Amino acid sequence: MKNFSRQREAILNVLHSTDVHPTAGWVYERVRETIPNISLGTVYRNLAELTRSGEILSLSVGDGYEHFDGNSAPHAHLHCRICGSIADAELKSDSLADAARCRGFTPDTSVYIAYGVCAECNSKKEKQI
Amino acid sequence: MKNFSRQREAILNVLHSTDVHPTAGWVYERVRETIPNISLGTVYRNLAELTRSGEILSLSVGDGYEHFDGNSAPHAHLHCRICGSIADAELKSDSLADAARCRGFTPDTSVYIAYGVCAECNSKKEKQI
DNA sequence: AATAAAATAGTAATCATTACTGATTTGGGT
DNA sequence: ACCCAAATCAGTAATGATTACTATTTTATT
Repeated sequence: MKNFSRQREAILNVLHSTDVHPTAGWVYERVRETIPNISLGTVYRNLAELTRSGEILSLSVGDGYEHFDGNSAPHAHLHCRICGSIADAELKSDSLADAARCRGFTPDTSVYIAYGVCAECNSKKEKQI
Repeated sequence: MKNFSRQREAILNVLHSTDVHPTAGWVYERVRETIPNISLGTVYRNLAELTRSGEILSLSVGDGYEHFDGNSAPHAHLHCRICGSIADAELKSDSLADAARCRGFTPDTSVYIAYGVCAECNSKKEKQI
């Protein structure tokens, strides 16, 4: 711990203290309450860094913004096409269908993306060692 | 059927004849082989329309491009962080973990997004009727 | 053939995100 | 404490995928 700059710490705090899956701009505005002269570029850079390290999650729901989630544990996201909200839902029993129907949400489509390394790139990496 | 313009038909054909989950630009280049003077805006507009109607799927993996999928049936997408490929995987038994480990793919993160209408917006719609 | 509605080509504008630069901070070694 | 190198930062400029716009063309209906 404490490899974190004051700025990165504040950004992470904002993410951990909300469940709205904010955009970079939203995080920027919130962090400015604490660090008024923080740069938007700093917010973007740290969000990217935290995503790369797996500390946070980044998700695109198709509204033109990247959204971030301080909870990097596997769970489902319910995106409303009308109000644009993104709600969390548990992935009980690893079942997609169950998760989507959670809490009165009416799903019409769903997208599941796993991030990692494909078989081909895995074998290439082994050869390099 | 045949509410489709020649352009939209060609765009849909391109999507149905590949499994690379192309970007709008890639689709544009392919359709130009058939309709050389098609406009990039037409490609974007039709992709958006087809996505809205559920005919195709739109997914963002975080590489700065929107990707499209002619197969709108629920299935998993395996995105390689190294080569950027997006492979399809079946969702056997509705299990996320199984799908991600498919075919030598090594997952590190996953994102599941269900699109639809949330409980609150559902009740508002009912009141309008 | 006439008309209205929908879709298109081509181009201009948008704006979230990224890149860049010079200043500031941090941490380790002496 | 001091020095130095590596990271990180604030501020601003640039990028480029996507969207908006307009005049024209196509399509569907009568």
